[in-house]
Amino acid sequence: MSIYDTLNEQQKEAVLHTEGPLLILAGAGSGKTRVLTHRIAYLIEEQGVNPWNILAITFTNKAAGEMRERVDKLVGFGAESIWVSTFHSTCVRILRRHIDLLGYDNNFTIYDSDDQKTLMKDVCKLLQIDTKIFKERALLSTISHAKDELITPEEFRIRAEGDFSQKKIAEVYEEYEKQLRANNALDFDDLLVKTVQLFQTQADMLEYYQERFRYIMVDEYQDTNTVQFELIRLLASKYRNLCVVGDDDQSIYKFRGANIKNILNFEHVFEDAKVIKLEQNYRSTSNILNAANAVIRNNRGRKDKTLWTDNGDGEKLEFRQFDTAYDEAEYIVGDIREHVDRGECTYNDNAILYRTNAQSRIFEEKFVNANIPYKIVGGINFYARREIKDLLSYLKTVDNGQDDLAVRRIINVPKRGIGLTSINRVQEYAVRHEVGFYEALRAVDLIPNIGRGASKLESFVALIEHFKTDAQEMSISRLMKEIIEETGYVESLEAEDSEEAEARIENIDELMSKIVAYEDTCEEMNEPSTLSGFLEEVALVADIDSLDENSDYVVLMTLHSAKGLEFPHVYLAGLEDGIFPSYMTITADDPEEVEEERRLCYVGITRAEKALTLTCARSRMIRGETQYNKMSRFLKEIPMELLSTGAVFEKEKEEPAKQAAYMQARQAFRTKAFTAPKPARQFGTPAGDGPGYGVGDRVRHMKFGEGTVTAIVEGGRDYEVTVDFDGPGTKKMFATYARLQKV
DNA sequence: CTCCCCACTCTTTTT
DNA sequence: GAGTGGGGAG
Repeated sequence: MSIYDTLNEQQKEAVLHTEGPLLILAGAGSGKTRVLTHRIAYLIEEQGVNPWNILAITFTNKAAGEMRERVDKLVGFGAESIWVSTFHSTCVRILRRHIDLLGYDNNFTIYDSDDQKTLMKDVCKLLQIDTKIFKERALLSTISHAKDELITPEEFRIRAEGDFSQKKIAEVYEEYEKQLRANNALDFDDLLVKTVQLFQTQADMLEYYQERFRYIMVDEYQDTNTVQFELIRLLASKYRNLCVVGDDDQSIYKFRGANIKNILNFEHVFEDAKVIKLEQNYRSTSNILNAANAVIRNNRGRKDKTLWTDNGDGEKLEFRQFDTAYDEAEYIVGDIREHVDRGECTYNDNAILYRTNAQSRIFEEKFVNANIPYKIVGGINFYARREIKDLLSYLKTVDNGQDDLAVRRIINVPKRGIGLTSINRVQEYAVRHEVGFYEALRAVDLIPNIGRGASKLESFVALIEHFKTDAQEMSISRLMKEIIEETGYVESLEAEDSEEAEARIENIDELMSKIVAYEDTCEEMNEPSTLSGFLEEVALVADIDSLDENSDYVVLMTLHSAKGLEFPHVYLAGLEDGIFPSYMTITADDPEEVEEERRLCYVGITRAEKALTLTCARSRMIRGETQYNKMSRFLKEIPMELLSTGAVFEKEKEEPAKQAAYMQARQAFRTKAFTAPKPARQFGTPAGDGPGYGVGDRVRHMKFGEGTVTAIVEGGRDYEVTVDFDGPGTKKMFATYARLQKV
């Protein structure tokens, strides 16, 4: 019996079809990773394909790692020379070798979104753009979309003809590009764009990589955008052995430029493409699957398919509605604890999925209280933390002196008495003489009006130059230690003597061990460890990559991050109109936006293997405002008989006052929602029913303890409350933020 | 030059 | 509520 006998009919067909374009429409949990790994094995073992000629592109580094591991098990020998990586790392690997052909330096820096924003601020300042009208974030997102569509600044300008604000954006785009180039830096989108440009302009390069990658496989194909498609098309156009795997129902990255047409039109672009559908689901119970099918059925313009399974019905889906988001979190945390205590599962069998990162906070609070191990994926990336970015900026400055952003970030960190005036003088000089910021620094004695600042700048330059010499002969970890010591970075944190500073020092320790780990892997792989190499690895990691199946913790993440994962027990939290589907998509006039949310819901439901719990809250605090939301429209699309109706229609026992307030709020919501065409704050709390306490009442505050209310002033949509606290004295605060409780 | 306080803005999802 | 930028004092 061969390894291929374990596959079902369709899977086998996909594995055996090795030549020519192939589209595998793989529903959730239909074993597509299995197909891909077996296909690779088949290519190598049965077709005699050189592993070196295979390229497999996945969505995350984690997925790449898993695929490599699984291929390793199937293929005894040569698996390590298969190129398995994400789009971005693939491009970086290519660009590191050849980007000089496009006029960049090969040790370019990669800018993350923080860096992009800083750069954009500079650009706006330089062009005297009013950032009240043109928001940095909006500008960046427009530019990013342009890049996704392979629209150059020149082309953008031509298209903007006659439109004042578009023309303004074109100007920004041009300047932004200019500055990136001057800093020898690429943003995330550039990694793809420049690679495509490389292949478009250098025929021999394209030829080389076409020869190299004779067999190409792309996972999560539904989420590719135009640049990615173009890259694949170019690479595959010679041998045409392109196999893409995807599920149009799981396309959830339109906001990032994903072009669903890439999958819907695959057969038109590659006319002789073979199409195979995988519809048998091996992951979930039939109840879960039927719920997913029922929801996704409401979308139009999808490739028709229905998942089925012979896993049996399984448990019904639990549904619970709560008064507040706190109750919701408490229930879920308690439920997990119960299951684990009863020995039914371990913590890492459970995942909590939600729409926005902000929702994780309440859960975190409850998990800390309950002393249950948990892990939040997403939110602020480790490498985006201030102390980490500071230290990395030192490394970047040493590695690529043209990266002005990095230099300016650290020039006065830790404080060495270099102020804004000095920095501006240097900047002016740099601009006037068309040199980089660091270059200008080195010529500090030529800069006029710098006065006393000069000596400080000189010693900063001396410090960096010293590190540059060190870098020639030291390992990265040694250099990092040197930097920390010479700059007194940790020392200045220690001096702060705060809990926050302590946490930062811990993060720095963690960074050190990550550097050492990088050096170790390089040694294992017999590759030299380089500063550029480390920085690039750091730039491309996603938080999800750090997820570890062997640790026992409950996993919390957004629905987007959950794509491609599976868990025995999944909790979908915050199923409310206005949260999920989000307020933005409900009010947008494009119905496709809600469809994308529905696909997201489909992704969420299909993550569950055995049990699925759906929850929502009648009210929740969002950015300091209480919102009253209806239950999500997606919930209503799930057939009632699949739900455990347990507590759903049970009238919660509420105090009459609370009930009245809720009804009133709901009424307000209704009238507002249906009379105003586009109300600014559709879900906002009306300031009608008072804060629930009055002057003279005793109240309790989370931080300040107990006190007496001395005044309440109604202002706008909130109450300003003055409280004379027993301990810390008199404080003024807004009622919705303070969350005061009457005692 | 640095620190601190106040006011203002966040309103999605991410490689 | 949190994070940031501006303004003013020291």
